[in-house]
Amino acid sequence: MVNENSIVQEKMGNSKLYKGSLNTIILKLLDEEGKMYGYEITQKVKELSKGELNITEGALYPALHKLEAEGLLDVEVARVDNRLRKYYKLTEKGEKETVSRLAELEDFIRSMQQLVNPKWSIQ
Amino acid sequence: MVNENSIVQEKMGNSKLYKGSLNTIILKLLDEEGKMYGYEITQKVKELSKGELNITEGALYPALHKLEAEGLLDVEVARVDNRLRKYYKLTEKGEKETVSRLAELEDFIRSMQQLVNPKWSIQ
DNA sequence: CCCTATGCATAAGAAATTTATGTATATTGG
DNA sequence: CCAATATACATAAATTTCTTATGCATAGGG
Repeated sequence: MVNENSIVQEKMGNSKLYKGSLNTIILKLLDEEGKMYGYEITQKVKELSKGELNITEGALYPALHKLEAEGLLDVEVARVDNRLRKYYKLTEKGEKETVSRLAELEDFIRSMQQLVNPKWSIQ
Repeated sequence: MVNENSIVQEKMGNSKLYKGSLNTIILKLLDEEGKMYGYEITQKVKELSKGELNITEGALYPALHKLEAEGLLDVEVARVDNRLRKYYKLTEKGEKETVSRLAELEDFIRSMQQLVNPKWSIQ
């Protein structure tokens, strides 16, 4: 069907998630929260980033499945209000991986700081 | 053929360039240096990042061509020691774009900082 | 009832990069 | 002199990661 509004797009405050950062975000959130389900992660990211980062489901669910397949996450299915939830939590391997991913992110940011030489710096 | 060394891989200090950051790096370096040629960029990035970031030629050259096609870069061919060099520099449009790309990078890093809540913070 | 929110999932396509080549000249060590 | 390495460009195929577009299902509000 045709768009009936003249307001074609309201694609607000968009992500610009640098590719590769999603896994690190997932791992770190699970590290903090203990366990979370997919939808909860999307909401938490939106909230913490003040709407700046928007994780799409098409990116999130495959990422979760992959992390699980790699043995970094465990799943536990629950039914709440007759709706399905899949709670994910870090395995031991996942906890170790989280540490190294965060270190990698920090290295990346430090490197970018060297290259891009901005007004800000990491303390 | 079979690998004759027991030293299978020496894939050192690897890139882990978060996808999407390459263009910003190129633009910022050109902004600082005035003009650079491709090979020079790879060496400069390696040097500034202390070997952390390794720009591959397969990524760099297409990126340069695309930035040129978008009108962000100008090229100037030179011959030095009988070898070809293509010097790139920012157009006016490229200079403006550089500013917004850097702002975007800063936003990203701030968002990651909110999410990943590390020991370090941006000042 | 219909729309939004909650909650999962997958498929097709796009974008950015890696890996693998290819060409050519210059320099250095043995 | 020759082989390996460095300099300097380029492109194609494959891969990774993400967006966009769907699809299914339940709950709640107006």
